[in-house]
Amino acid sequence: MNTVSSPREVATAAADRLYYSRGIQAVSMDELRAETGLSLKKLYALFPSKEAIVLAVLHSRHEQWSAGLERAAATATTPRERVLSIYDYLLECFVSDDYRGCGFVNAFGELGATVPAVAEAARAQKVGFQGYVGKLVAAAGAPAELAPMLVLLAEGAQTTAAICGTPDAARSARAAAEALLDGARAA
Amino acid sequence: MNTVSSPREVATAAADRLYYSRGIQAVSMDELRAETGLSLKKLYALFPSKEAIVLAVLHSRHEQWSAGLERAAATATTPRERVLSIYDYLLECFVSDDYRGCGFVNAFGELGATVPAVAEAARAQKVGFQGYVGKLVAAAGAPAELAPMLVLLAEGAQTTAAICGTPDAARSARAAAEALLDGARAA
DNA sequence: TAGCCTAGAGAACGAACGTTCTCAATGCAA
DNA sequence: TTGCATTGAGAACGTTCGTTCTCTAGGCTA
Repeated sequence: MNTVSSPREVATAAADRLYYSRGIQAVSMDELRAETGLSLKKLYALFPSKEAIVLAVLHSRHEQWSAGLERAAATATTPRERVLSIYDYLLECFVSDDYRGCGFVNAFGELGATVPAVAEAARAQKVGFQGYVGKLVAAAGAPAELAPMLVLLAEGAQTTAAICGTPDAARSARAAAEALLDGARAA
Repeated sequence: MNTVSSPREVATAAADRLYYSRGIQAVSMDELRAETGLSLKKLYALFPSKEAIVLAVLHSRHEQWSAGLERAAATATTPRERVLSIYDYLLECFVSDDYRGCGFVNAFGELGATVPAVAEAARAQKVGFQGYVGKLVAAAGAPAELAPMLVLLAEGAQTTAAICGTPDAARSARAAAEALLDGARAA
């Protein structure tokens, strides 16, 4: 682990913060320069264009999301709890008062139709999450059809928590997931 | 019912089409002028600003969403089917090959942090939908805690269908809703 | 026909953006 | 010290956008 971040990491982290909180097109390169302390010349030496910065942000966000999920899963002791840890991690995210929903959904809505690489990055993150949930569901011995349902609960919770401004959706999602797991076991 | 649309309706409908398919900031006033055939002067006589057009679009989209839900519910014969008609309506939406997710979620992600009125319009639509689902759930004699869960399924299905490009999410959401309704009945 | 009001088409304006360029300051090799 | 390559700060450029303004054509009244 490197405690000193490279300029590229500094720029990516700052861009992530700015883009996520205000929207991508609302943040100019000049603002990113001011936030990072890097010169424009340096920024354009690190990245060929703003689009490349956006893609780097989405890439790092994908990694943080996966790491957060696995960190939450690591605290669980049973396969069933590992499935439910997804919603514990969501709750963690939601309680932040500047939570603004899934960054991939936001980027897709803003740029997905204009910048194909953004749409593809969002798709990749969703497919990755679906695969992760599928693995947890299989490990818990639950039927495979349950996985896409649990995914929908998590996706819906993110937009609902963001727009309504409350973390309640995480609890509803968790309770629904429990009910679905129990129902599948009973059947 | 008026078969001849007012210029305001023409502008709102065209803006809705353009904004939804490409993103709001990606569509200039000049493109809206070209699409509608109205002059810029006329557009600015109808609306004081682009922001006002965006809000009019969201308002009309809210009405279309509610009308679509009620139209789907009208074909159902039992209270339970009326609940599930939500996901039939979603499937209707998803099969359109230019489906791009919930317009309110997209607008919120793009402009919610910059334009408070957009965030409020999105919140109002979500709250309205939650109330609608709550009424259907109550009419079906199901426990009230089910409503927010069914909402999450619908919200998640919209983003998933948009980003992954398939309408499958509607079927998963419907199946999950059925399982939750059945589980609640059994309890 | 004469005068006036409306409205359409698009030029114009000021601001903001992404990107590039200038230029001076710096560090380093010999 | 001299010369050169690198770099930082920010001015500059070309484009695009939202919005306003100009100018002209056309229709209505008398």
